[in-house]
Amino acid sequence: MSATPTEQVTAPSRDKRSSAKDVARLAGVSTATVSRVINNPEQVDAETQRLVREAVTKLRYVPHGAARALRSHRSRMVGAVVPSFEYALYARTTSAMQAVLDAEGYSMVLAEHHYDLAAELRITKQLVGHGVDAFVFVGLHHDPALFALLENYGRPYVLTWGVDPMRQHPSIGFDNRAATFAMTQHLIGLGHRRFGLLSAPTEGNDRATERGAGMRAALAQAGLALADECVQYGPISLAASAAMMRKLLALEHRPTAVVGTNDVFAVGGMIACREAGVRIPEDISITGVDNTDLGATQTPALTSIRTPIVEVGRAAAEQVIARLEGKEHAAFQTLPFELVLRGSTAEPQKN
Amino acid sequence: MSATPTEQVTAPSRDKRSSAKDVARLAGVSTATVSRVINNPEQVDAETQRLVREAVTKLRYVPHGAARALRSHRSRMVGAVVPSFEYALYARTTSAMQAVLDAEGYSMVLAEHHYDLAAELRITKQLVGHGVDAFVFVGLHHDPALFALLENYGRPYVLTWGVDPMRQHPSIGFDNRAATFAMTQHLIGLGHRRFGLLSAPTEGNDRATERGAGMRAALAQAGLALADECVQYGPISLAASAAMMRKLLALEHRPTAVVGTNDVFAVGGMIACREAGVRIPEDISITGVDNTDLGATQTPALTSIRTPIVEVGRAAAEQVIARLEGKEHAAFQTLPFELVLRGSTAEPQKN
DNA sequence: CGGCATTTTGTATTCGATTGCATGAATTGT
DNA sequence: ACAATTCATGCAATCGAATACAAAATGCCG
Repeated sequence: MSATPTEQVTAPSRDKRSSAKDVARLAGVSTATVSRVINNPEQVDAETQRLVREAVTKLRYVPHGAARALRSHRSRMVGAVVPSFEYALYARTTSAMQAVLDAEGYSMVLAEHHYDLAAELRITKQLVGHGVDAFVFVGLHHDPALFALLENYGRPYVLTWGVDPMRQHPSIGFDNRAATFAMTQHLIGLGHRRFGLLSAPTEGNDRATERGAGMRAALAQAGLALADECVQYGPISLAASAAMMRKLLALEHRPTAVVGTNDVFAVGGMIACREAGVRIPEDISITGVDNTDLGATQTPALTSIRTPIVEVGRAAAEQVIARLEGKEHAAFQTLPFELVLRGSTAEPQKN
Repeated sequence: MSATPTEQVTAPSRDKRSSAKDVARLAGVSTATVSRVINNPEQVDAETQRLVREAVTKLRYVPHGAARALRSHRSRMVGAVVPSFEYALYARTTSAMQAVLDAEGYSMVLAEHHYDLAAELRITKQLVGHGVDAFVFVGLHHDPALFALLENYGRPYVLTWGVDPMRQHPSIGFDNRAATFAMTQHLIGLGHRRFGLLSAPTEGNDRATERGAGMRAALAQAGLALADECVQYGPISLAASAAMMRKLLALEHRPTAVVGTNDVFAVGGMIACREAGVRIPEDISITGVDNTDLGATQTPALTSIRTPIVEVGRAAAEQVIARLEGKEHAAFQTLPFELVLRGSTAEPQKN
């Protein structure tokens, strides 16, 4: 191939692909037999199978997915609809999902909606149209029309990163509230009395909502409260959470312990402290959730909560596969979390 | 007396979905017109369009993707086949891709192959079977059978994160070799003479190969060489790269500057230094590639190379869409990179 | 060897939307 | 006002594989 001056390309001629008919002709059988060799080999004579398989290999035959999906009403595609790829957490979960799906001969279709429930619905509709068999979503809270759509089209789905307390929707996750509850209790135990919270907007994000609630519950139990000015909401980004932390640092009565609803918020907070010369953990303790590399490699290392990142992905994939194949499977799974105590937390300094 | 045989319980209707026929009936037109309203609205009378659109909304009609793909030979799905979701870099690139694809009404199918070219081929074959229209791959080096497959089935594709010097395969990326060349020159300029390299295995990974080559070229130009014992290969993970760095630290004649082929290697190296009480940058300078948050938030912050993460994804999506739609589009694009100098590099200490 | 059960294979229909071709309606030109 | 053109729409064939049903081949038994 010679490089043309403009170096442009157009689509190559499509569809030299061979069909079941071609295979049938070469093997001297009918297309029905070809189909059976692929889908129900036990119904076909061993010698005939050999002939067909040979033809398949020789012609590099790959069954036409669309035709197959059209006729059989199944596409072997599973959709994963997540808020964002950029947060490492979801990347790792979907990675685990894909491994399971791939091993079972399914493909994964991945899409992100940037924390916009309307976009989530729109994207899911599109995927349903593409014939995606089943879905995995993040979080418990979604547009009611989403569930209507899935019900309407008979598509199994699983919600992840939370377990539906009403037991209405199949779901796999851990107890978000209990996690921050435990973390806050730990901080109270260290002697902290004035707290701050760096959170994602709770609108349409039940993980953030629950995590905030867990913190408030622990404080209430200890007779403490979370002052309004000590709560900052913002998007999941280091820059945003650093800005949020700056506001907390500017308060007259500054918190001595700040909880981030995930590691990104916590690390953003750490950045703001460094810039302001506020020492961690001497002047302020900071905690995150998810126990990501980002937090673990900070100086000091971030105290966080190990969430079942990989386990959730694997379990979600297993559940949808089981349901697609008509097998029984637990619809609700609560997986464990674990506090990971590191250098970003300590007793508050007396002064 | 009619003996009713075993009572047939109608299975929970899996597919209550409405078809073009239902829409046509409700709107009082033919299915052909329904199809035209969706695909070529300019051919249909405005009033008829309104009727059809109304029926579509009322019936919650979503066109059947498989049927559509079967007949029209286009599925409007683009496959992104990446080494791993877990490295933040690919997550961000695919995120940018999906944004463009979504805006143009395409869906993205994402799959990972864990740096295994055979798995890459297998997965791609499966996706071709599912009717995926076009592909985006990472890296220039792939199984020849992959290109044969794509050619055979007439599927446009783009390679990313490198630009094919032979101009054989459409590709979008930056000059990996030039990037580490520039970085190494910078380190030489600071006064470093003994270098270390933390790299991904070069097998099937041309990015790693090129980045190593760029470093060696810069050294050669300055009359320096990279000692064999100063080069460590391993998987992309903090634990692995920390172990690799420990080997470098154990050398009798320890390097004063260590280049990581990406930020994960560099940060892993930083971790090992911290553990060993080796000061950065006083005792050793460390650099990465990709300028991720992970590196930028370390103490000291990592010197790195800003690579066109988002731009590559966007450009790749734009190219495959253009080619699918028969438009002309530049097949080769070299995007710029930029050195980002921070606290992890300094002049070597005289002693 | 006939008869019946079982295995193997083929024939023909079907899935749902797209599209070439044909038809009838509306518009234009002269 | 009528032919020529354009526009809007419907009819019916089609994409490629799966599958119900029918038919043929085989096996087994007494």
